[in-house]
Amino acid sequence: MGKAQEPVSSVENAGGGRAADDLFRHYAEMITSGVLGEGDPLPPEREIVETHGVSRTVVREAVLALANKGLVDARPRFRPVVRKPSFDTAFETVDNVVARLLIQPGGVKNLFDTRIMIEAALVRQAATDAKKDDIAALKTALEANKAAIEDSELFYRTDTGFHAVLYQMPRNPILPAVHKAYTTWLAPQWSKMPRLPDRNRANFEAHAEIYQGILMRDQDAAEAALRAHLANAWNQVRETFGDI
Amino acid sequence: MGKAQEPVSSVENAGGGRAADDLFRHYAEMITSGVLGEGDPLPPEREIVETHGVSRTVVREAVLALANKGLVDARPRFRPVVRKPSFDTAFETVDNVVARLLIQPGGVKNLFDTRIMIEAALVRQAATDAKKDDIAALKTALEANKAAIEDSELFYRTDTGFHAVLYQMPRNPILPAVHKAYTTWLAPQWSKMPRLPDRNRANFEAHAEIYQGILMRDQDAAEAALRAHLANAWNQVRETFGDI
DNA sequence: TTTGATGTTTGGTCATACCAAAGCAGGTTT
DNA sequence: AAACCTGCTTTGGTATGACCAAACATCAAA
Repeated sequence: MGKAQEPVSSVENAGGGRAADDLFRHYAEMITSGVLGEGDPLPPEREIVETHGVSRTVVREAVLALANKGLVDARPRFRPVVRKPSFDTAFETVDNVVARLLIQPGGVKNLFDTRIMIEAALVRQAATDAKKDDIAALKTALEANKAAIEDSELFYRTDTGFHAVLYQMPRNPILPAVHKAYTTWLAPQWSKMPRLPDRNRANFEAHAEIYQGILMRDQDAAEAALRAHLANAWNQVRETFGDI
Repeated sequence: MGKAQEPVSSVENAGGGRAADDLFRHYAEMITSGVLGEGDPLPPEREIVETHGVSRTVVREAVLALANKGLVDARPRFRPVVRKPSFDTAFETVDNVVARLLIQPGGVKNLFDTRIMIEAALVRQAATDAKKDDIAALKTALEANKAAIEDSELFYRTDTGFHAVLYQMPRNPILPAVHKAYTTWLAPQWSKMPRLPDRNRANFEAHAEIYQGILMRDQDAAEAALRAHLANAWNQVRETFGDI
């Protein structure tokens, strides 16, 4: 074959985009439309080269893009497999950008404010909608939290666990993913803070108050307790890091 | 120089990862830490080849990854420039994954439910915190909405505009980005629905009710109006698309 | 000073080659 | 027959080298 440059690609090239982009869109479409389902492997790179009439460079860049966007899972020497879509992976793929946004002035505060807003909404909802099982799960988490007051490491995990229950209650898969994102992105601040049994005890008391509000079906009380709890947490952050 | 395979890279290779990944992390770190600021161009590919002792293949894959993750903006024949980080770009980069999640059963419903939760929280907050300017902005948006009742196309935009004001009021840059994400991802359903002046009028009335609740500093009324409004919107979606 | 021709830079693509590890097939040992 | 080597094949990762087209820089001509 000649040198190059004749647009041999069989993929849509109308957009005038780069060949790699077109190939990316081609497979992204195959995946989104379900032609390629979860767990299905992509064809070998050399096969795509033939079927699409492009160089391996282009194929690799396209596959790379699919992997970077979280559509496929590419491990060395294995065919890339279509990834199970989840909101968790969605948050993972933006980790780098978010990291940049958080180091900016007010970045962490902005994120934390949305957390307050969402958790306030969650506890209000819990106060009206919580089923018996939900209350039980919350109580279990609360008791685990209480038992961990002397062990700051364990307390941190049970603390997270208590809040996690709130995110699970609406049974909306988006919410636990949001919670995971919060804990991941706010961890740098949170984990570096001094943790003492006294602090733990105060936080446990706050959790208990939230639980009580939900148990009593008192939306306003539950929300107030939660806002006080998170506002206090933020103050602790500010004491440790100053204005960020 | 010999054939290949001696790990010449000056970037950290300790992780055992691929050279391209290491290079990606290298520049991602430079960007996140601010060594490379917004608008700064990356070195030419051929220069990176020399400074890091890797092939251009590797360099290209790394740069590709940076572009895919939204860290740099790469246009053909231009040096990639460090992109201004924003929550909007964060949402854009997950567009493909989210598209897959939304076509799944209950996907749109889950997303819409979170929207209800957030907007309910927003109007409650607005009812207590809204400043004079905020109220004015909301009123302006409401009047524009009213004036567009006969023009369904324009009504859709002013409708979105009214809700947008709610997201702007807390002055948290994350929230408008969230709103934009909602409108983008829910647009396929929303834009295909039959739009009639009668429907528009009903929606306007709902907006007016929300506005009134905020104006009267009545959290519960504002929230109730909003929930009724969005629940009604969802019913319209279901009438059009059935169970999705 | 403006305009134009020209060589240079730079990202995009192609082609080829080699490596290392994973998979596979067939034969050997126990 | 089951477990264990052994060597060939597959497949992604990397390295080179080359060429194109558009953007850019430079400098001579008008």
